[in-house]
Amino acid sequence: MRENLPNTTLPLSTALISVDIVALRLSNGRLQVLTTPARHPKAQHDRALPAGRIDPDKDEQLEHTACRQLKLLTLAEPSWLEQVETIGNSMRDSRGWSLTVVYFALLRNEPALDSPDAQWLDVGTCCKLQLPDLAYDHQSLLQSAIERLCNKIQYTTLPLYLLPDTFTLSDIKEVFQGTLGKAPPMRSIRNRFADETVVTDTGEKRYGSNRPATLYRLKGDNRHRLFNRLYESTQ
Amino acid sequence: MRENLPNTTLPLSTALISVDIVALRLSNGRLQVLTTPARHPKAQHDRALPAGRIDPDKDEQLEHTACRQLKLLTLAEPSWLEQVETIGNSMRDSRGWSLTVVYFALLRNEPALDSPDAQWLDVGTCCKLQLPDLAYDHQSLLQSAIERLCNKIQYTTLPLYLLPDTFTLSDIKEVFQGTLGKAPPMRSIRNRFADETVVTDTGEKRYGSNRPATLYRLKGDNRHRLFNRLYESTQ
DNA sequence: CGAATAGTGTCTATAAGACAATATGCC
DNA sequence: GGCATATTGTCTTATAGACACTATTCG
Repeated sequence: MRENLPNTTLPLSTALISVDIVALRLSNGRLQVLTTPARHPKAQHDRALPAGRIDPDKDEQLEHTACRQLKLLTLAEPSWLEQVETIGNSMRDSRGWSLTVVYFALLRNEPALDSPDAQWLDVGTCCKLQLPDLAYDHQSLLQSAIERLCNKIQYTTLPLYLLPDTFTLSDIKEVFQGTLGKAPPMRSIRNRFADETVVTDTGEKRYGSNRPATLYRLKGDNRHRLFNRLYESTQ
Repeated sequence: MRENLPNTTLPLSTALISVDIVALRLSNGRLQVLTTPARHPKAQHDRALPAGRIDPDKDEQLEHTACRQLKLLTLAEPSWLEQVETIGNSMRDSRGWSLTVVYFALLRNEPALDSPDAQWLDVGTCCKLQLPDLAYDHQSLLQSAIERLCNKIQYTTLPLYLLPDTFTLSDIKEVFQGTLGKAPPMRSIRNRFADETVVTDTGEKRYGSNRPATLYRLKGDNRHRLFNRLYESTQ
């Protein structure tokens, strides 16, 4: 509550707060998560998710905290950032109540400077998860985030946020393959994504030893078009 | 992060933490939200969402905090409880960084004892929101929760959680009408919900001055069946 | 030309929605 | 029987997916 009472009238909540980030990218068709060294000596595993605390001097919003942590590890800008869940309980930290707000970020796989601390680890596909061992409860946070991704990929334009600035329709198919472990046929990809409201034709082609592929770009502002819900025509 | 370091090595985050609940029910076809008096004298409006702080002695999990707050206002058990989002920033509370975890609860509209502080206010439908004025930033939290509800109602079994223990298919249609402001035809409701994996036929009927309607019950464990995504047959 | 991948045409499957027809209780 | 609502049958529409066919580039 935010009743603006003087500090003395209400006990402050004393939980430790952190912001954890599950940053995912697709590298050579493999889904990968960004990790950082686990700094606590007693940690069971030596890699962990990027995490940090709110810095009241730097952060105005929770999202800023997430972005700031991310920026410490990679200069790549996330193409998508979304809150996944907040975990809070008295068990996960021996000091008492601890609370973490988990964000999930998608990065386009384009060259960007990573910190030496950063390490990208494969996570397998949704069909066949092969999660790396992570310190603390980070493996389960990672799993929640991947589940969210795999759900939303099926009915949103999220696949496009894992691709570079320009991409072909086949690239989209590879996103499905790399994340879900399976992909709809090209016909379906076309029906869904080759749509003026979703992408724009750049007019350019990608050449190989075959018929050139049309390069598309994600349509500016469209955040989150949904497919396959109740029909609009419903009275 | 939860590195179990001694308190002195890392600054603790000092944000105020609260848990706010958007509890919704359907009363005579109207969607309503549970409110409590806004206790702060400077609040712009005199009703607010139920909210409270983590009590380390009573709560092991964030969800417990939410349930505990709810129980202070009504003895009805929520049929559904889900975290919506966590809002954190430095603006919403004049004392500094403040953070709130927002839950949304669905209640079956059955007789239950409410506290005298409790008041149920109409919120309109998703098509035509008529949100009550609430103190603090609670109106915007309410709006987010209703948006979540209106989305999920369209592709999950959530409508069933706003209904009493037994219900007819027409009742389900009324849930759509009361929440979305529009409803699919009975044929679609039937196709979707009259399914052995979703509900069970109680064998009983509801009688009126017309053909009696079959009474169904929500099938036990099924949490959250999804409709209308990628087809299972996808290779 | 042939290999390889891009893109199209067309049919089927699934599920939503429109609408008409039928069923069954109460009065 | 007549009213009112429940339930079913059937057709249409929207979209996913299967699959075969055509197109275009490079070597």
